[in-house]
Amino acid sequence: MRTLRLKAPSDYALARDYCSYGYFLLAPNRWIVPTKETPGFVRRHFAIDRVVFEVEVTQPAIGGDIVVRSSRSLSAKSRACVERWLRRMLRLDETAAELAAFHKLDPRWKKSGRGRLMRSPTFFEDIIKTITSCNVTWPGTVQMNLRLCEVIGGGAFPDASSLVKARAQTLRARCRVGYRDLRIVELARMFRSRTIDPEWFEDPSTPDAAIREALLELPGVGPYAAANILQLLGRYSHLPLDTESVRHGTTVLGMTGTSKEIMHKVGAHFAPFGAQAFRSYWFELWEFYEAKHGKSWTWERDSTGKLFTASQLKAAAKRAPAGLASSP
DNA sequence: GGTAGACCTGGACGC
DNA sequence: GCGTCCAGGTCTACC
Repeated sequence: MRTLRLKAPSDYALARDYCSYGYFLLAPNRWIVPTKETPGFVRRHFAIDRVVFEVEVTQPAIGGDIVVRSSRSLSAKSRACVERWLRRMLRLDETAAELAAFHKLDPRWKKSGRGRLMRSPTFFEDIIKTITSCNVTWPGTVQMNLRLCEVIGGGAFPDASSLVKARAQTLRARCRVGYRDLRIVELARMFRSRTIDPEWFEDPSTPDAAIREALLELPGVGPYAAANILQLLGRYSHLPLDTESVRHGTTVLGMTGTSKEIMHKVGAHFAPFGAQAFRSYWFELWEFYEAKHGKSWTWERDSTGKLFTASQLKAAAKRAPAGLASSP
């Protein structure tokens, strides 16, 4: 079978809900922007048993089924894999009722329906993507993911087994991951040996604090990365505070002080949103980006998607009046 | 507990 | 076109 259909929540809108987090711009993900003739759709490669194939993901009508077309015929087992990956990536299991709870706490996003945050098909890919986003500007993250897919994954995102086998030197020289090489190999080894158990991290009954503590034990994962991985796991109480938080605090929220002080203030500013703090914070940032570059579903990976450099954002901030987003 | 410096890459800038 | 500076989060050593 080459086509499968996935049930989506009644309010699901592919363009809005997929183009909701920066990872949608990272390989092997590709968003094909809508034109007058065709609606936008997702294209990416997957690999099963080292066979790489391409899928195209569309949604003919808002709230309607997600339609997946594969470049190769899929067995029942492969179909189940692809369905599980896409349900995770698109957050298809997050219901309209769950989003309503978020909108009740922060009504600013009720009208647009914003709330779902795109993520990777697997926990492993989310962790590696987060590692590639640390201590590097956005175009560097874009490059690293592109090269990891091209050099190691044959077009798809490399799985733990491929990365365990990869030489650190190859990751550094050809994938340009720099000093992250050994950390990436070590993380892959931990996944393969089940030292990292994805089910435990994905289990809703595991407490946030236990997950955060376990994440901070991982190589290359500090407070920022841990908070980011927590949100990718659907746990929104922690903010991944970074230089972007400082820019947002100063230019949009009108805060003053040292970087450390502003990070603290930003954290305190969103604390009233409690378990939804990250989503309130994130959609403010996203609103700022969209004010500068247009709606996210019009962004091209190779043009707009590379504009998020520190200097570009600083320049954009100068053009933006403080108070773009309303306060909580 | 807090802080300084190293880690590596690529963009920005000056010449 | 080349050289230099700087941004970015984590980790380690040191006070």
